[in-house]
Amino acid sequence: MRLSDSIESFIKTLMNEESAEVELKRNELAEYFGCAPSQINYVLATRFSPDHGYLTESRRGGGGYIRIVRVVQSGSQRLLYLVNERIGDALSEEECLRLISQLKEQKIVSADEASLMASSLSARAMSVPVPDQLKNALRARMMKSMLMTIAARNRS
Amino acid sequence: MRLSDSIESFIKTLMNEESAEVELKRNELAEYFGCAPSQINYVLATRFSPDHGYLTESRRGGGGYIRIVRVVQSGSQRLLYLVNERIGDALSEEECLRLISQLKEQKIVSADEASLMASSLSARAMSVPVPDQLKNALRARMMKSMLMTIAARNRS
DNA sequence: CTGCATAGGTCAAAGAAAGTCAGAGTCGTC
DNA sequence: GACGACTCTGACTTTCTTTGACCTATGCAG
Repeated sequence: MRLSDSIESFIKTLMNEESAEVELKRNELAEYFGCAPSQINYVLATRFSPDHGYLTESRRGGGGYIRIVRVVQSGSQRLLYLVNERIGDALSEEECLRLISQLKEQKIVSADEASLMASSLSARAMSVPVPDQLKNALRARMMKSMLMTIAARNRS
Repeated sequence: MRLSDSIESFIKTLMNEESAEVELKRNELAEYFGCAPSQINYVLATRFSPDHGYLTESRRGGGGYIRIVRVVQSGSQRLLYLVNERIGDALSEEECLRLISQLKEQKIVSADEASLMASSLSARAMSVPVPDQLKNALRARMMKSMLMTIAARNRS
């Protein structure tokens, strides 16, 4: 069995005891598995990425930690996951607006949230000197990031 | 648990018993927590800064003290201040997070909105090949754009 | 006024964790 | 056996915390 696989299932076991959330110490976990601490990062990157339906957050320094949150569920959230798949590497402002208004219509986000999202992606917000191509790449990433956050919250 | 966190919550407990103000002796507090007095300054700097919604004032010498005041501002005042004065041309992710979490604490935005904002500005969302300087310029514009949207809807 | 005791302020350096990345190792496939 | 994809490691970096040595301000006694 692959080390990464062991670490992956270990973490998932920790999580499956209710609560879609774990907090762990990178160094302790590495010690437990007798591997380099950076191995943990590898597992996080390859098995607990947003595309896999997880969000991670961490802190360095004394008392640091890594927190992993499971986001994707069965049911309607699957839809978001699909949307997540559908958004490619770039998204124009128009496409963003269309997506956002769909989300609003489906009552996945409130009207206030929709306008907040739209304003963060607007041309006005993005008026910095970078090529349009890059702006659209940025929009795609921002959308994905926000959708993941919404999915994380709707989990219940 | 981190020492700094303990000291932070200790101070906040002192304050939350009514009165948005607390006066303390640096040396006594340090003694109580068994740490270096300068540790108190560290806590003040990292958890009770103006960005966190606090002002501090102090006096040295005999009978010296440190006073911490929680700043109370109306939502629209706070938003205007942020857009017009606090946020300049650039804003790091850390600064964004700090401001957002303060808006949440002051109930100017909901927890859901706060996480939405944070995710749109996150490093993950911004992982496109542009210099950090530009990313921070973008963050500043995005923040302003979102704050204006919030300000607009709050007028009702 | 001078000097000492009392308090708080500053800053650099050490300590504690986590992050990054290039390169070495493994394994399956052709 | 060569290639490519996936794993794993270690050296180096970055961030956050804690401490200690030294500095500055205030009040009071003589």
